[in-house]
Amino acid sequence: MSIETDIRQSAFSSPYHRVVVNVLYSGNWINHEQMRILKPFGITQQQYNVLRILRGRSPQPVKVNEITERMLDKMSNASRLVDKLVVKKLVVRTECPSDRRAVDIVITQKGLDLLQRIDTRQREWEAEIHQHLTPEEATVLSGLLDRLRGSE
Amino acid sequence: MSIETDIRQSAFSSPYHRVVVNVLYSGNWINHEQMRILKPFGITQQQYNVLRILRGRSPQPVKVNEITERMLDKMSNASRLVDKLVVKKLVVRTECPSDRRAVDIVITQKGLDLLQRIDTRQREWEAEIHQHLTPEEATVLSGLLDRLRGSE
DNA sequence: ACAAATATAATGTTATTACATTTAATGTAT
DNA sequence: ATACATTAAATGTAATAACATTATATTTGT
Repeated sequence: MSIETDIRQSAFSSPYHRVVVNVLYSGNWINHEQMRILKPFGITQQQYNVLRILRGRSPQPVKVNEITERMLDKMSNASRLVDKLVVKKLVVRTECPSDRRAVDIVITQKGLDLLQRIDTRQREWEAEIHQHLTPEEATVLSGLLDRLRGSE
Repeated sequence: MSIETDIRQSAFSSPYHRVVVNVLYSGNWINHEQMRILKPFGITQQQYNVLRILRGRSPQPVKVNEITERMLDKMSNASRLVDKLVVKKLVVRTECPSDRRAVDIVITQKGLDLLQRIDTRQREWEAEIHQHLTPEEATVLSGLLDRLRGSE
């Protein structure tokens, strides 16, 4: 369905208005798809995002404030997200030896295993997108999104 | 900043992975921009979205379930959003005469006035996007987003 | 006509978000 | 050295979102 059909809007005032609504709508769409995929694994998108950041550095630790900086949604409370992950034993939290204010977070083997299982499912979902867009189109789309936001 | 710089990710595993993250990130970006714009006017994005739907039909009423169907985020609780708008006297709620289950919502003059003031501010913000994308690029971007979601 | 199914909106509940404040540690200037 | 500013993380909070349930009205099948 085109965006017009989805939200039953017959027309937009300009291509700019249409694209702004479409980016919002498409972001929500991916959000919901991701929630649907992650739900059976018992973690939220934000928690998943944190785990991926930690895996990228594993087995090195990442500090809470660096997690915040790298989150898609910077407003998320990384401290409380880490709480949830610690309870699930997907990460461990240790005081940083060189700076006692800071806290080092490391993903556990259990966390890595979980991510690997999710990866499989994610790739299946991504494969559906392959049927809709060529790699070149995906690249063009990313580039236009960067430009929309004022990237160079 | 490109998406890589923004979230400090040096590389993505594929153009598809990159575009999925980028749509999420760009959706969040617009969300925050919209919040920033709407905050001085004392309404949230979801409330703004409801008001716009109501204006599109004004002075005809719109039923609560039709509002839900046309929201960008279908999970929002239209009933409670309308509550907030009623308190602010931006809409009125009247029982539908032909179906006593349903409720007719109409935007008030105060609501229309508020939207008009917001429109001015929105156009200023949209004008910044004009500097980043041509109308043709905006159209291509919208079309690619529709295709990403599997639209025809 | 009447019971069951469906439709519509409102409400209850729990978790999360957005934002402000607090606590504690480190850095810096005098 | 010591006061002041800054940084890092945690915590408090009010509002909102996600989802389930309820209450009431209408439609449908027999």
